[in-house]
Amino acid sequence: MVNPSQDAANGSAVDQIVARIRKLIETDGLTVGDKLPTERELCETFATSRNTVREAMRMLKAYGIVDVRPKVGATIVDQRMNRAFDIFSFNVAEVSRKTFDEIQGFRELIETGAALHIFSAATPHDLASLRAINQQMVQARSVVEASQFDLQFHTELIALIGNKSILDIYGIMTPVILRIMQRGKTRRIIEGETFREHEAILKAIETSDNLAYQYLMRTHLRAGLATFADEVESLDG
Amino acid sequence: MVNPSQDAANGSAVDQIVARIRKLIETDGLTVGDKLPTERELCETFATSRNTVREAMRMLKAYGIVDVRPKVGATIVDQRMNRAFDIFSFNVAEVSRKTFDEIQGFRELIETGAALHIFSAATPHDLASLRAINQQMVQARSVVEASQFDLQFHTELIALIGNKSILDIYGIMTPVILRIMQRGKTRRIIEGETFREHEAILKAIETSDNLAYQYLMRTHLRAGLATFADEVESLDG
DNA sequence: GTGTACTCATTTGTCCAACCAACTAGGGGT
DNA sequence: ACCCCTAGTTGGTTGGACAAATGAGTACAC
Repeated sequence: MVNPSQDAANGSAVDQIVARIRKLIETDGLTVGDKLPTERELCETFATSRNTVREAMRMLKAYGIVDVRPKVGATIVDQRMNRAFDIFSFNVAEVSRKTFDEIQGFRELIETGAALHIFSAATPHDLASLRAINQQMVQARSVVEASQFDLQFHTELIALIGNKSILDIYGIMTPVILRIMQRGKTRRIIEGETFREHEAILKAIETSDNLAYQYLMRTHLRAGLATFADEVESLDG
Repeated sequence: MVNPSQDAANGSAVDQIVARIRKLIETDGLTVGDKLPTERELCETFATSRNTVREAMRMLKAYGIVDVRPKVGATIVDQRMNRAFDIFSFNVAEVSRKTFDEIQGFRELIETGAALHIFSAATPHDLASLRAINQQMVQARSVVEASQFDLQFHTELIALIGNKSILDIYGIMTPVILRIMQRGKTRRIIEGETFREHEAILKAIETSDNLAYQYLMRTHLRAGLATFADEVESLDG
């Protein structure tokens, strides 16, 4: 289910066409900006009906692989990031407690575990930049705005690891993380707790104090968790 | 482009149907596990053709909102997380040194950072299972087979964390990790190094020896890295 | 020669009708 | 009461049709 290759093995004609179009893109060396054959040409090439091809194109479109414009055709793009982004912001009116725990658990592993990487990578300039973001957060007028700076703080911290894969994953999770932040952090941000915690974390980085950093970061992330739990309970009661 | 609501404003009939189905789910209070009306019913409800409904269903399927089973119907699910990560598993053709570093760096953060979670979650049964996998690995005939057991060992370790998102991410990375393993670990597995390292890690888990666990796991992962580097150099030279 | 307006083939979007294969439920026979 | 079989339902696929908008080529006016 997780592995897309299973889709091909699925035997569903549409999934097979999706796979064959992907292979076509690969073998023909098509890249971003190139145009795909027309739907009718694809029908002929793959000996299938146009509806099947169209459903396959819908999949590729949903995946952000192609951008199809009416009366013009399909061009290859790479909007996968945006699409993954879309999917998360799709219908998440409710962030389940389970989702919250998973995301925060993941963040805790990454952000506390990355201590040594961050210590060795952080320059004075980086620290100044992080402090500036922290300042902007506390000066933000709305919770939404403040949450964005909060997330930016953590994202730039992660960027210091220098691992693009991890940064990508953070990018995907952005909508959910933002929602989580906006939900429970109203009072914390206003009262300056988040600001002070960020400052303490920065100080730990400056002094390369691993123990302090890990403790502060963990506490920081779990503080949000506690607030979230309160919110949920207050909604329940 | 990023905002899904634009799809609805797009005017495309399919996108409108997608939006209306989402609204239907919301107003009817449908949740995960519930069944959607049949395609033909949706045609009638929305006064549209079946192809349009089907293309809309393809979108919802691609987004991980519904799971459609032939001859049965569409049930509501929430696999958005999986789907979002799926999208990135599209082009994993080449494993560059950079990709390798990033993946292994990610694994190091997760697998060493998860020590305490693993200690508290691991039961004797889990440990026995892991030992069995390790045995199967060393008895495997081919490198491919051995790599699969090697990955299974690590995956089951990660499963002990109890964080489905992380497990999903591992699922996505599976092809790349396997490629990495198959590439550089031939001699290591045959010589039993990997087996012994796994055993040592299990012993550290049994005794809840955090320091030993983290050291052994880090060394284990970086050993693979060194082998990979050798392979690359030998290919270059 | 140049620029404009027009025509027309092309392409995607949508719809319709039909058939297939598999699953489900219910009836009929034992 | 149990089993088998049949008919209806459902998603999967096909082929064909028309509408609307685009873009390219052409004819015409100046």
